[in-house]
Amino acid sequence: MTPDSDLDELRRNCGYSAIHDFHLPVGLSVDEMQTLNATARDMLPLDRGQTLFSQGRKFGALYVVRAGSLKTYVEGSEGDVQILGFHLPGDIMGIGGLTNEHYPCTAAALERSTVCELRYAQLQEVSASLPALNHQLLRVISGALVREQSHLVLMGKQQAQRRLAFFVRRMSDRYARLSRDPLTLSLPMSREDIASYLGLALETVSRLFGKMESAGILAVNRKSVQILRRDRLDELCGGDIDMA
Amino acid sequence: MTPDSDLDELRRNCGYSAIHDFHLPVGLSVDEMQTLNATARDMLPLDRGQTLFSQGRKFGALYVVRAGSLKTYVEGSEGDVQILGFHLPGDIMGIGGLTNEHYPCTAAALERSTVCELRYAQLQEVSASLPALNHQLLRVISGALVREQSHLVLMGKQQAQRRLAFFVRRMSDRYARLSRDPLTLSLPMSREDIASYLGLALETVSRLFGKMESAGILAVNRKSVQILRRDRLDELCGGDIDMA
DNA sequence: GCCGGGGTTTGACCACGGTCAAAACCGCGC
DNA sequence: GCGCGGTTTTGACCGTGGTCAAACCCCGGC
Repeated sequence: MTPDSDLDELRRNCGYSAIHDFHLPVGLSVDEMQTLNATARDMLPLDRGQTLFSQGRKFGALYVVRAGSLKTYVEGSEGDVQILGFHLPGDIMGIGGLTNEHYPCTAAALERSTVCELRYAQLQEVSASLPALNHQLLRVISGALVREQSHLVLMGKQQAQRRLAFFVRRMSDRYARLSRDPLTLSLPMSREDIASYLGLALETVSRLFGKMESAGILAVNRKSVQILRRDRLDELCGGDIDMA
Repeated sequence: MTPDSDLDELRRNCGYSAIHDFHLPVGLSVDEMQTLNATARDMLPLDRGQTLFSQGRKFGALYVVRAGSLKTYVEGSEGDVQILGFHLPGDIMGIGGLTNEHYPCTAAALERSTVCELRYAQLQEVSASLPALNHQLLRVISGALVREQSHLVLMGKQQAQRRLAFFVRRMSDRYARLSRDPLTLSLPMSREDIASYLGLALETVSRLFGKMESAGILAVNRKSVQILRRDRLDELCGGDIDMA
């Protein structure tokens, strides 16, 4: 087996994906990668609406999105829902469960999706012998924290319109990093999900999409959103609060 | 030197404080503690208003509050400020800087305070030989993330009054964990800070304090807040969203 | 094709909380 | 003590965005 075929093998592999999909950009040798792969497990695809883990359940593993997309949310005692985030390929999920051994939120698929599972017990063993991995894990979690804070700024005192503009822009940026066309978004979540995520009413989201469409900034058709004037979108976002 | 005197020495020491003040509750031997202490450095007290680190500056260390209190915030390009959090003794600060080598926010003292510094480079060395420490670090950061998300739920679609009630209750709980009287709060931050933290106008915060006072729930006098009816405070918070 | 239902859009109305302004309060220095 | 400046409180008004409700649209099933 040549080193090249080793690499090919890794590329098809979930552990490699977890590391490589730009969220754990760490210099590990092929050997180390193979060790890590032992901890990763591909999972069956999830259908739309299926949950990956749910609020309160015992923590056991982290998950990396491989294809499709998911949402995470918490449910209040009166059935009220707050969307915490949307997760695209390469995103890591379940980090919140580390603290107290229980997942603090639920993760559900927005469309048919596949994820891979990194059992934490195994991850811990492996990382004991891979100091670089440990550092990268810290960096990833810290990054999630910073993104959360940045979202908090948005929810603080920003106008509804600006919130939506930021949302679209951030999705566009994430598309870019996935080498997808950053001007042609397909948003698999409902208006209600978007509204909850942004702290707005779903009608407001709908109205604002309409407004941005008549302004010639977007072309909106249900789940599909085209960005026609990126410059004017940036204007709407205004002086950036964005640090993530 | 007896083991006891070792422990006493540690107790006076900053590294010990960092670990022990209930945020890194890890089973480390006395030896290991001493190793860790080498990385911790006490710092000069900060005066009210002084900054510990500021947004955009190069990341170098984590900090643990020893006495007093601080706030963290981000500043937008137009001078608008968003408070991210308030930090009491035992709290760890600067985690956000791990991701991209720069602090994403500013930390400033709300009153005369002391902190200790954990230089990250040294912390990394030490943790390479202390796997338990590594795990605890992850747990601490994960905890910060969960708290951030919980705050996000509050900012999502909760009534102004409920936000303030939650704020007071959470402060009370933190007091309890510090073995302070949880019914007698002294809030060193300004109304404006509280308002920004909760996504409200400072007038609204003032009005709501007044309202809760006439309702007989609180006794408010500038920075000092007495909780008279904890039960009714909990009522205001309603079905708990709180998971942190 | 037709019907049914969930998601989405649009409209009319209204309330919560924001904004602007002034007064009151408090601490602090002289 | 007195007066000043910053913070907090209180008041009056108003606007953004939430709520309620109806129409609409698109997709799937029969």
